[in-house]
Amino acid sequence: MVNNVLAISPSLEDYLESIFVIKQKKQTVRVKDLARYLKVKAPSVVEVLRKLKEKNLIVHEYYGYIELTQEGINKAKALYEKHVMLKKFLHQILGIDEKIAEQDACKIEHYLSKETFERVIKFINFIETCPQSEPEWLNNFYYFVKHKKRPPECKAKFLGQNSQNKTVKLSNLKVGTKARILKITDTGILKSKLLGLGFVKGQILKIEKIAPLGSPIDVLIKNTHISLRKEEAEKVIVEVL
Amino acid sequence: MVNNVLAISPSLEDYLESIFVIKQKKQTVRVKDLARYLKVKAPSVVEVLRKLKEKNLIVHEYYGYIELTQEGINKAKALYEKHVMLKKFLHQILGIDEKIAEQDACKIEHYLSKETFERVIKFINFIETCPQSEPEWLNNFYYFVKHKKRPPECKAKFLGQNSQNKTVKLSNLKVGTKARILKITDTGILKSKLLGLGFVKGQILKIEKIAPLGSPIDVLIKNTHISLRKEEAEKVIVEVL
DNA sequence: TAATATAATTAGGTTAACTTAACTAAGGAG
DNA sequence: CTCCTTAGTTAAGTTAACCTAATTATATTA
Repeated sequence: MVNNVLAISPSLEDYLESIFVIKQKKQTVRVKDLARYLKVKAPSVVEVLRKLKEKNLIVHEYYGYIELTQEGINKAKALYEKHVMLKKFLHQILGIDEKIAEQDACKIEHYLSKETFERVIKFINFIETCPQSEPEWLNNFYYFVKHKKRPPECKAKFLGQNSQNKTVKLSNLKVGTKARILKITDTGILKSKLLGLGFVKGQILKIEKIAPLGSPIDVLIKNTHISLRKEEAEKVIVEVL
Repeated sequence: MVNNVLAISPSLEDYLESIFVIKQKKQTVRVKDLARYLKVKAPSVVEVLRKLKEKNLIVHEYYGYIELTQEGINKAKALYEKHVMLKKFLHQILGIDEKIAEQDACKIEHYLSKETFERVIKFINFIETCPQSEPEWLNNFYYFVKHKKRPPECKAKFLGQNSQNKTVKLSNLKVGTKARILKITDTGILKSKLLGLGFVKGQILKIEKIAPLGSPIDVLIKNTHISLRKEEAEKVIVEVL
């Protein structure tokens, strides 16, 4: 991947975003505003402004106001959006104190990949479109954070529902099936190899692919594809879900 | 807060962590190993080693192996743990591609506050101690990511369960009560003010405190405390949960 | 054991992001 | 209109984190 010519450093990103934010609050932006906002001295601001001007992100006349170009607005908006969303995720979902969420968002916005950022947005979206508005599990999480244990009603479910499903060897499942690991019928190296791969009791898995001759079997565990030989899959007893 | 004397820069953190990781793989660590691992040139490594030596984090004799001091081990372990956990969160929970999760974790580990990091750990822990192993909502999230909509069974619940609860004014709730917003019985400025504060239909809230005279009322919405006057709270119709 | 290859170091340079100190421009107040 | 304050700029310096080129130490092998 050719590195984006338009990419700017974290520091320049901060300046650009700050110009955008200040402008929303008080219409005009000056060197001193930026200096105060970013807690730096005026000459640092001036130097950065020269760089941003070179990159056609701002317009700034001698001793005058600072204005964003269209390109600058686009970039700044994107950065600000990133900032807002990350803060939202940290504060409103993970429940981090607002000030700290603000600080953290301010830092990591410069380093998160597009993929992760988009996934975070999806996560926020997933929660906000929840029919119950605030999903039960999230409240359970807050309870968990506060009391260091799950709420009592959160434990009960499991026991009742696990004996009505079929118990089979992992090797007998069809593609697409989800199952929960019950047991590994092997001691020794094979068992510890499987444990190392994440095949622990209670773990949910899904059969992704099975090669023509029934081996290897591609198993999805915790978002990771693992390839098992048939001999190995036979040692894993699962409950079909 | 006096800035921690023991704090080191992100770059130094990277070097320290890398020494730890390389040492686990091949017992001995040399300048060239670090240079290759971090994709920098040898003189850069040498310079950093001098700094780490000054801070008593490593021992390094002329042309010899690099060893961590006890202090260095502690620090490096903490950093590595942070790295591993963040990657786990991104990859195994948010479902980000492993390589990208690795890169992102590598960057943001230097910038996340202690609070947020600990909360992320709690989140992982919350999911891993779930009795169903892989909670249903998380699978719903993966479905949501893949198909851009919630799974069909995820919509049904809500409609059935919402009419059996009491419908009252927010101002009539007791401290500690949770409720879902049904309606705001006001148009005009007050309504838009409330909407701006997050009082939207479907939103869950909790009464945190009520002042002696019944006003103001401290309401918790999305982890944020909002103070409402009684007149305002009377305009909000909620369903008690 | 001397020759040679490889690894580590030193010396000196670059760039980004800051600083202080000194200077200049612009906008009132008297 | 001049003086003065405040804001902005320029010049020159610092530090961290990299680099290249040259030098020195260690290891390998003929």
